[in-house]
Amino acid sequence: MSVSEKGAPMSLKNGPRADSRDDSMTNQEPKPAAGDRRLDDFLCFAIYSANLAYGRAYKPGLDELGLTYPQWIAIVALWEQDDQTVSELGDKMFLESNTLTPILKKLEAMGYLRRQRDPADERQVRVSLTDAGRRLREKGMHMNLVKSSGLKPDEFARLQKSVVRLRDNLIKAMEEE
Amino acid sequence: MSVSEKGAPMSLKNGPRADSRDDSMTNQEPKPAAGDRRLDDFLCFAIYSANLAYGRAYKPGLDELGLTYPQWIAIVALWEQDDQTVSELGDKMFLESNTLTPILKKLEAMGYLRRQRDPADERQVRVSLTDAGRRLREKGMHMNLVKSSGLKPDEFARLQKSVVRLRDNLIKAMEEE
DNA sequence: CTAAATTAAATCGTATCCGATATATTCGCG
DNA sequence: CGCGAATATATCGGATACGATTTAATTTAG
Repeated sequence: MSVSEKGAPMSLKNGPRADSRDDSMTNQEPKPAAGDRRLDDFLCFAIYSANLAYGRAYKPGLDELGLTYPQWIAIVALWEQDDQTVSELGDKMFLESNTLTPILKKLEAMGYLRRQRDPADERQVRVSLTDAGRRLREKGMHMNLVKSSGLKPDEFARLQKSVVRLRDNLIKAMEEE
Repeated sequence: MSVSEKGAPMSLKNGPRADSRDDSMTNQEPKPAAGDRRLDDFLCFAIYSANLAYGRAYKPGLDELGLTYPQWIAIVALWEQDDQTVSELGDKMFLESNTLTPILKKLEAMGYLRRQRDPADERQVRVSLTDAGRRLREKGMHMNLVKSSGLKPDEFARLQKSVVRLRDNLIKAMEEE
């Protein structure tokens, strides 16, 4: 079985004219010599395209909530811990203020959170959910936002951990220049 | 060991004030009842943040090539098979013409590819690499674009396949409404 | 104690993504 | 043949990401 599953849909609409040539080499890093690998053999592309797919799978549910994906993540992160600074929230969401500030301003305009300078350190802005924000989180909690991943619980859990490990390793490698 | 690895860096700069509360429930789907899960327990968020991390890890190498990530993917996809239509390329990249067209126009302006209407069907635009585009692909091939994932080949390969399966399942589930 | 360095947000410009729509070409059916 | 439906790109507006810069507040050095 090649990397791209037998009859799996590979695209938005039509399967990609499956020209599966057999290759046992499925990973990129363990063998850095050859560069002529297929797109699906790049882990980075698998992640990239899975992210696109997740975004599309979530869209209908998020539309019901009237939120975008990053907006929803921000609500969830604030539900976990309220009254965070922009930086703290950014640490959890892997975003910085240049991206986060506009998102938070929009959520504030929607009435789901409050932004206020910390009196103890006026450089910081503390963000906290409003009652409406908490109600929204509750609503999303009881909705089934996700389509089925189709993976068995076992594989699902392993995948979850591996992706987190991958992410953290990439970031650690970057921090070490 | 909790989902978020022991000392793993969880953010761009500082670890997120690790408040790891112990939870054995690491996956989202197998138990759709409870909605009060932590951000790291969402597979969608793991993918989302891993994608951000990959983008940052690739940035330095791609800067050397003078390309963005989607631009690079397009070059790789055309290297695999030249003279594709915009739709075919979109099938492989999981993008549609609204996103792809501007990217292709830019690459054309850079001199890395040609875009021309198919004489047999003027609706279609066929895209093919120029010599400069092929040279660029060769250059990227010999560069080490990726930092280390830090995963063992075994886990790396499994992860690769699982992510592809996840992506294809999500898309298939959407196609079935 | 104050000027320089540091830090936290915000702003700005560029490049994706994506839904909705527009335009052009081809197909299908009477 | 002819015209409405379907198809392939392209365009446009809104919402992220992100590097670079700016502004304001705090900390640190001398």
